Amino acid sequence: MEISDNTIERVCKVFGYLEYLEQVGCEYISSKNLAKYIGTTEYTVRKDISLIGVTGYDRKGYPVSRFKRELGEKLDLSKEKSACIAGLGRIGSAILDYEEFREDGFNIIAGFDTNINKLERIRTKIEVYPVSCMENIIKQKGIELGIIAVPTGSAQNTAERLISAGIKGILNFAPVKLEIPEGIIYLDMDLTNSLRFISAKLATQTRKLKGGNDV
Amino acid sequence: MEISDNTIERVCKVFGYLEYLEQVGCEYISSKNLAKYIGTTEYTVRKDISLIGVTGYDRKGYPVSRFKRELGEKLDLSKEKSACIAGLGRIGSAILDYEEFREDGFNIIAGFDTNINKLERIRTKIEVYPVSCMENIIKQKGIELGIIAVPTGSAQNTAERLISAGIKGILNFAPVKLEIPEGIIYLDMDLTNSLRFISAKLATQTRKLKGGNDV
DNA sequence: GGGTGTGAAGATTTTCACAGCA
DNA sequence: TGCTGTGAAAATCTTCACACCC
Repeated sequence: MEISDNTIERVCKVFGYLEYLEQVGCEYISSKNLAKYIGTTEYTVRKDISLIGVTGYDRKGYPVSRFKRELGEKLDLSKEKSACIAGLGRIGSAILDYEEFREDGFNIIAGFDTNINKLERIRTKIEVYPVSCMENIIKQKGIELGIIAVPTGSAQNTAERLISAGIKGILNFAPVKLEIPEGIIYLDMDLTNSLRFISAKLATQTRKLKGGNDV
Repeated sequence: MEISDNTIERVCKVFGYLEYLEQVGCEYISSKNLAKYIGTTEYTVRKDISLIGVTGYDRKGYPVSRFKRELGEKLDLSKEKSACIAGLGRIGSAILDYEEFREDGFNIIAGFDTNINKLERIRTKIEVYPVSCMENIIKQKGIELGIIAVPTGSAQNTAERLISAGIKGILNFAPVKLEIPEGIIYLDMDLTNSLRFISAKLATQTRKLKGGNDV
C-alpha cells in the first residue's frame, strides 16, 4: 500500500500542530479540531491517521503527547535530524538565522560555501566549511538532509555532491529544476512558482465567479 | 467547472519552463517533453491544458511563444504583477536580493518594516517604508501580492493589514498558520514542514522497500 | 452525547484509446 | 509518422455511514 503525498503532507501539518499543542499544555485534541486547523475534514484526518497506521485512541480525542510520539515514530520525526546548508549567501544565512533558534526537530549543524573569506565573516554558532570538505563532513557527522541555497548555476552540481556524500533528502531554494535520481526525496522552494500559483489560482477563481469563460 | 490545485500547480510549472524555452530560442515543445520536465505524464499535461481551455495546436507540438502567451492570458501571468514585502529582516531582504535581478513577471516594488532605523540602512533599489504607510502605498501603487516575512508574532496582524489594503494573494514565510478569509489566496512557505515532508516521505518509502510494516 | 476506526459509496483525477490533423 | 484534444475507463482519493467505545 502506497501512502499518497497529500496524506503525508497533511499528517506532517498535524504533527506540527501537535508540537504546538504539547507546548501550550493541551492534553486532548479531536479529529474535528485537527481538521479545522489544517484546513480539511475530520473524515480525511481520521482516514489519514488510519492509513499511516496509528490507532487505538478511543473516546475523548487523541492524547496529544502519546499521539505525537506514535505518529512521530511512524513518520521518522521523533528523533532530531541533522541537516546542512550548501551556499551561505543571503538566502543561506537567512535560513541559518531562522532555524538556529527554533525547536522543531531539525538541527542545521554545518554550512558550506566556496568563498573562504565569507566563512570567516559569518557570525553563527553552526560550523562552516569550504565546499571541498563537504563529502567528509557529511559522512563524518552523519548528516541526513541537505538544503541547497547556492546560485542557480551551481545547484545541479551541488545536489550531486550532496547525494554522493550520502544525503537522501534535498530541499532546493535555487530557482531551477534539478535532475535527481530515484530514491532521493527532493522538494523545490520556488518563490516565483509560488507567486505564479497564487496569481493563477486567483485568476481561475475569479473567472468562476464571473460565471465561466466560454469553457 | 472547478480547476484543481494540482492542475494549476502543474500548468504554472509548464509556464515557467516555457519562459526558459523562449529565452533559449526553442520554437516547439511536445506534451511528452513538457511532461518529462515537470515530472508527470504526457496525458496529464494534455488534459491539464485542455482543462485550462487553451487549444488549437496541431501537428508539431506547442509553438512556444504563442502557447506561452495564450496560457499566460488564461492564468493571468502575462502582464507584470507587483508585489510588496512586509518585514525586512534577514529573510525579507534575502528575498529582495533574490528577486531584484530576476526577470520572471513579478516586481517587488515596495518593502515595509516597523524599524525605521533599519529602513535607512537597507541598500536596495526598491522603496522601503514604515509599516504605518502600508495601506496608503499599496492602494496608491495598486500592489496585488504580499509576501509576509515578519516575525511569527506579527504575522497574523500583518496579513490583516495587507488584506484590508486590498491585497488578494499572500505568500507567508512566517512559521505559523494564518487565519485568512475566503477569497484570498494564501500559501505557506514553511521550511520546517518541508523538512518534515521529506523525512516522512523517506520513512514511508523505506518502509515500503522493507516489505510493509504490519499495515 | 462525544469521540475513533474503517469498509463501502461517491467524487475526482489520471490514464488510456482513438479521432483528427498535417 | 508524430502530434494534439477529448470522451470513456481505470485508478485513486474523499466522504459517508455506522460499529464500537466511554
